[in-house]
Amino acid sequence: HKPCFCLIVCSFIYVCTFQSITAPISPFFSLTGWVVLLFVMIRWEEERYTDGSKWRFLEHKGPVFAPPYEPLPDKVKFYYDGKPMKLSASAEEVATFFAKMLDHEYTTKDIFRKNFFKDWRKEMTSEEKSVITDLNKCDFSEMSEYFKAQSEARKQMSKEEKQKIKEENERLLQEYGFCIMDNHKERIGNFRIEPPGLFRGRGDHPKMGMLKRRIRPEDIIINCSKDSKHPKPPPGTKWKEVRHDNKVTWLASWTENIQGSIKYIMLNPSSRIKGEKDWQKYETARRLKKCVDRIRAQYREDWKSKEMRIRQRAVALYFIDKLALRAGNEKEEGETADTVGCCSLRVEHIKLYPKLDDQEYVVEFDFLGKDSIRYYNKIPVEKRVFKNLQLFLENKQPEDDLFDRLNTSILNKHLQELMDGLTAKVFRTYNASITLQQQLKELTSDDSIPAKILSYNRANRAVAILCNHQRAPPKTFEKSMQNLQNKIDEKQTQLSAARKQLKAAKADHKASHDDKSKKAVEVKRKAVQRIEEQLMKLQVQATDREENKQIALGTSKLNYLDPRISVAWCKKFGIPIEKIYNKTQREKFAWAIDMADKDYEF
DNA sequence: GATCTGACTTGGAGTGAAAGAC
DNA sequence: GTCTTTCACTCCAAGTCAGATC
Repeated sequence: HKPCFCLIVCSFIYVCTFQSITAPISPFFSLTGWVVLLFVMIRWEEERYTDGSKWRFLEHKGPVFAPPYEPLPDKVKFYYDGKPMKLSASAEEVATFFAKMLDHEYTTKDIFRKNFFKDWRKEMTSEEKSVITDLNKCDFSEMSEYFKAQSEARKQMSKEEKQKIKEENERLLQEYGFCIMDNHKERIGNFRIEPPGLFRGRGDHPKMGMLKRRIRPEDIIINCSKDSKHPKPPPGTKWKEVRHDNKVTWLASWTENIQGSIKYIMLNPSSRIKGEKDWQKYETARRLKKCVDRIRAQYREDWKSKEMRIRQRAVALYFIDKLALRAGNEKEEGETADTVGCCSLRVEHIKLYPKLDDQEYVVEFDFLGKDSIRYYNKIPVEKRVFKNLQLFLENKQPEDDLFDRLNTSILNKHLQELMDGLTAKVFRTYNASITLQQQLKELTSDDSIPAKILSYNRANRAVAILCNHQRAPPKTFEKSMQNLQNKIDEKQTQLSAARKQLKAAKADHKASHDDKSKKAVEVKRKAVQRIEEQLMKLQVQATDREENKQIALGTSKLNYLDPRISVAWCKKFGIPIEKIYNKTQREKFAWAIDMADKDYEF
């Protein structure tokens, strides 16, 4: 914890200085020294709050609201059944949400269109409602063209205009983007209220296309300390409530209208409160490291239990541990996309193969996980797990739960008994971090810095694969790959030319033996070396990019990998930390950068 | 013990600015 | 200086999990 550490250091310096004037003895043996240090330690303890409170003082300026709706110019028309029609302001606003998404696949989906049309009609006047009865007869194309033109115009803005916008954003950030929490000025994560628009769920979401309504000050609950300067609502408006709850970390909240869930304004990851929580998370995972062998032995034992519920629990835990599956809470049917995690797996999501190719007892997983990302994996499991799975499948329909005697609450209660603070997701953190550490040990070569970074990315990638962090291949992937290949080809041609020149220079020197030809050889040798290095760099880049086509590294880097492992690795191999973490990441992981030395072990 | 609610973390996509290539 | 590519950053949806309530 940087501020406290600074405080201790400052106090120490103070004590030393003070004592050197008043008494020629070590400050640690003096009363004054102890008093000051005690004061510092009390403060340190105070800052960590043992009573469950998260802060003592919290002051902020409240959220920034979405800009009000600006009606379309008269020349931009909406057509119904081929005829121009002037819409009321509220109907027009919702129509523009649809028009802005016209190029997106979403707007072709039946559910999206149905939901949108239903909610749009609610915003219409009764007259509009009686005319507009069929979405297929609505023509939003002029609106859509208008927005495209606007966006194009934004891109074409002069440097000065862009600068002006930038300055305005900076001003807003300075005014609303920070808060004071317990003597620290902290960056707020999301100080802007989400603007109204159409809800875009992920995967087959039953609510896609519904109208996300505009949030007003009357919807907002403000949280701050009593003795702070309370944020003022915009003129003529009121907050829903101002509360002073220091058991939570959020600054403002509102309830969204699609799922009825609460949204929050919270601090940036670089803040003390988030950093400490993050650190705690990895410490819990490190505690798991110490007892994971015992837990594994226990669940293996439980595969033989007389009780079905215990066997199910043990097999599920094995999957969570081995495959880094998520816990899998139950979800309300029809409210969200149909996705599952470990505990909510259904019979239809696995297939059992007593023998497949040359492997025995293979389980094939195929299901949609978080964000409707497909999890597909074939893995050989222990015989006992396989037999148990066969047992769990008996007399069940495809849509039945695989683990019908288990849910996340039962599982987590069990885990809590095995280790304080242990939950299903700790296994994901633990396995991700330990994998990174092992892979780094295995892969790091004695090579150049780019080669070492490739090794790091490969280790990171191993984790991303374990956690199934996939992405859609970037739209320009093939093209940029081709460009890179062209560059490599070109470099290779350059290299052979340079080698030829070197050979000629050497021959020349052999014949003449003069200084000039000797120098020429040296120049040519250096040129070859330089081109070789450039070629190597390009090849490394190509390998890295190809391997990364469908893998997203960011999520694991940000959420699962103990940053101290990366910091230690950088220190050990002399890699600048900037090569691994960008500025934002360095801010988020400041605690780890301060804390870890080259010998840190997860 | 089932269900609901609230707080918080985790997640991929999209966007726009900066960096790099030409 | 201009065009292209990369990457930082925002956005906001979708999870996890604990505690309250029934």
